[in-house]
Amino acid sequence: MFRAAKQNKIFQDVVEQIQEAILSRKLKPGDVLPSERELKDMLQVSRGTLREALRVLEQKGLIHIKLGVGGGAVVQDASFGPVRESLALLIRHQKVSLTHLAEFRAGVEGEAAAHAAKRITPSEASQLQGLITQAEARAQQGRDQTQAFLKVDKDVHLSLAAITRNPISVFVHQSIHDNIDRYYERFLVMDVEAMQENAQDLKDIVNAVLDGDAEKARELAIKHVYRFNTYMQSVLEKNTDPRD
Amino acid sequence: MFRAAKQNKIFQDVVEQIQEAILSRKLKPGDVLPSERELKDMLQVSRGTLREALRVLEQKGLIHIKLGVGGGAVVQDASFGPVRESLALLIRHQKVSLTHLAEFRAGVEGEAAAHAAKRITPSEASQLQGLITQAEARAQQGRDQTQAFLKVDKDVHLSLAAITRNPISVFVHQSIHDNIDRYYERFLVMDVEAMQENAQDLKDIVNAVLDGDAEKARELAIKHVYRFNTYMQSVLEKNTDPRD
DNA sequence: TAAATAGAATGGTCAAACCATTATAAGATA
DNA sequence: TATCTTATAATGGTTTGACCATTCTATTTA
Repeated sequence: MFRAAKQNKIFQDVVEQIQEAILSRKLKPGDVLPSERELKDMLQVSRGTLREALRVLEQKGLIHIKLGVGGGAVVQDASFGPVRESLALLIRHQKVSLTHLAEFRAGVEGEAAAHAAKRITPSEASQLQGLITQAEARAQQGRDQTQAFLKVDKDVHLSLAAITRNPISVFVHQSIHDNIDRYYERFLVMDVEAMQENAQDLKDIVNAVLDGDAEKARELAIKHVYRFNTYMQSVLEKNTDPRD
Repeated sequence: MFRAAKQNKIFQDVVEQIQEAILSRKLKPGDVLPSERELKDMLQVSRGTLREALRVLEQKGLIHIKLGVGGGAVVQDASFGPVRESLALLIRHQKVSLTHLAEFRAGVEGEAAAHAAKRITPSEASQLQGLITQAEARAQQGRDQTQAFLKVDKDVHLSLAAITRNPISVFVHQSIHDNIDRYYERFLVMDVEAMQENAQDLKDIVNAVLDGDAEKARELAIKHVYRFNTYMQSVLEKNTDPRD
């Protein structure tokens, strides 16, 4: 019937007071809080308790603590850092499979490609075409260029996300590809045909985007993600190290 | 040429050591770490420094601290809490708009609907149909049932995510809908026609899923998300409180 | 047998001191 | 005068030791 009457932990109360000041814009990004020794007197807590509160706020991405004279807790602008980190922790902790990631990517990247087709600017278009040229070059150079090819592949996807101008798409793409990297980067090698097939996929997607054909871009992006995943699965099965 | 030789801050080193032990499963969910007084001796740091590290790990959602005898830092199972909280902070900072969220939802929920169409079981099918019946009932009961209707709407989307059996889809849906709730729940009222239109959308999506028609399910889900967002935007504009 | 109580382990808080880092001002040097 | 060096002081980082608050457990008591 009733909720807890109060927060018994003092440091939580301090966290809430400072967080509320930041979110209500009484403290703006760039502002520096008073020094710990002043703050502890204002809040009437010990320095240790205050510091525990500051650590929590730092972890939330709300402040950044600077050393030395004129240092102190600087209010941060909101950023995607904490979301990305906690997302990465979840993925790592749950040992999500590559296929799960691929299914999720298909939806996100398909929609991103569709929006990119509607929003792309001429300068972005030429940048994308440059990436495609690079991808084709890497694909022809053979298996040692696998890492370089994957890097370009990643850049194409991240560029498409950026073109949507949707910050959620951008950060989700970054998170996904960071985690994909962790899976592959150590040992994967692609053969030339696979790289060329993938380069062709990317070229088709980009062409649909340049044509402004949102539905075709979506469809091709989705198929590309699944094809890439299928190929990777088959490679991983061959390479499976029994020690893992 | 060189990177920083070491982490100068001791508490960060402690955070990393414990986090590594948890992520590598040397410490499993439910395990209790030694008491602070023992840990500080093992790590050769002061209790204050150790507590700052524990506060960071708690904020990351990796441990939960229990009071009293037999208490201590208990290793947590991975949870959505930190992602939700940091996403909510971003939204409150207005770095992310509802339209951004809607664009993202469209991709994720479209793909989820498509997979659900291929994977749904008979018992899940009847559960979904039950939800649709509820939605239609709420929609006819008028504006006071807006909250109840939105609840059912949310349940339909979360059910579709669950049917995919993809843990990423499930947690992303939960995160998104929690944050949408926080936006709306205080003041939103939908009129009867809008609710009925939405109920019809849901019914059409579910029917496509039951028919096993993945592409149609995807298309309908995407359109539903955008329609819902457009409606919400128009309502929010009317209701805009100048004091905000 | 069950309720009340005492004890001990553990997290929460406080206080005072000292170390490490860094911007700024004072001084030295060309 | 202009620039480099050095000293100073402000500030976060760390340590120590004490005491308070909470909670489980065993003992006592009704």
